[in-house]
Amino acid sequence: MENFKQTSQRLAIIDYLKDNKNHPTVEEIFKSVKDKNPHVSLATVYNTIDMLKKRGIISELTINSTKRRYDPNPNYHHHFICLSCKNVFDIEEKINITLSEELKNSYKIHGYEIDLYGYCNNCKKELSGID
Amino acid sequence: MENFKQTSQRLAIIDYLKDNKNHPTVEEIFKSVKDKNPHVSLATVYNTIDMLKKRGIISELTINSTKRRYDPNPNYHHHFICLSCKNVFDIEEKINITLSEELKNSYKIHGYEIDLYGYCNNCKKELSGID
DNA sequence: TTATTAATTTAGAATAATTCTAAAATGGAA
DNA sequence: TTCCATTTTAGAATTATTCTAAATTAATAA
Ligand SMILES: [Mn+2]
Ligand SMILES: [Mn+2]
Ligand SMILES: [Zn+2]
Ligand SMILES: [Zn+2]
Repeated sequence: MENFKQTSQRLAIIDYLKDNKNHPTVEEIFKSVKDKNPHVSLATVYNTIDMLKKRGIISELTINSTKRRYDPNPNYHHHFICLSCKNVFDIEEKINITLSEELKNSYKIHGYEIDLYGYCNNCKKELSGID
Repeated sequence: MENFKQTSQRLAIIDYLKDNKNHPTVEEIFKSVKDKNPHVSLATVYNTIDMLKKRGIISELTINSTKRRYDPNPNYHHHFICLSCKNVFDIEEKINITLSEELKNSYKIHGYEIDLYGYCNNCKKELSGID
């Protein structure tokens, strides 16, 4: 895979994704990008996502079962999903896990992904009634 | 939610799911159940899955982004996904994780799910060429 | 510059998983 | 048995995603 052509559509999509911490869906990417640059089609969003995925520039999350979410954060990280607002937060901090010898013998383990569930700071406040 | 009607279709689906460790897709459930009991429609598989899900008897996995997989294992557990054969294995063993104080302060964490990735025993062998 | 061309964009069609609908069937209470 | 709320069902509808093939264009070379 060589260098890619710099089209205005691609630059707009890449610009939207840059530093984006929202783990957006294709629909969200399309809406937002089209807003600034109406010369972007849904097909191009799909194509560009595909290209970025293949190059390892973004990764695909399967947290949501109806729509795929995309993650442009290049660092290895885990996620926290708020059970109330459903937002997905990056956990960049390293989380150590302890695996038994038996487990390490049964499988050749290359890596792991952790999803934490609970309530984010905002929803925590709402629940308690305190602000 | 009260007791449910015992129909032959439901019993067949529940029977197939009982102790099933394969995390089957709807398609897999439908094929297998229809085989023994042709009086089962795809719609009923969807309906029954829905009912079992609402009752907490099965849970939905989002490991695969194209098809949902279902898990009748009632114990809290994690998963190992083989990068080669794509099979999903239950890890019933407790995995401890270490979270920083800062993290515990930022979020009200209720639980976590870990997906381990690597090669299962079978695929490990194939890769090494030894059998 | 301008010409060339392979890569990209695009609208719309195709596909595939899931949900919906509304009519027919039936488990289980009375 | 009768009754009826619940369930089943086929097929239609919906939704996300992929495919197609024609039109456009970025990048390269003349
Ligand atoms: Mn992330
Ligand atoms: Mn499982
Ligand atoms: Zn929240
Ligand atoms: Zn394997």
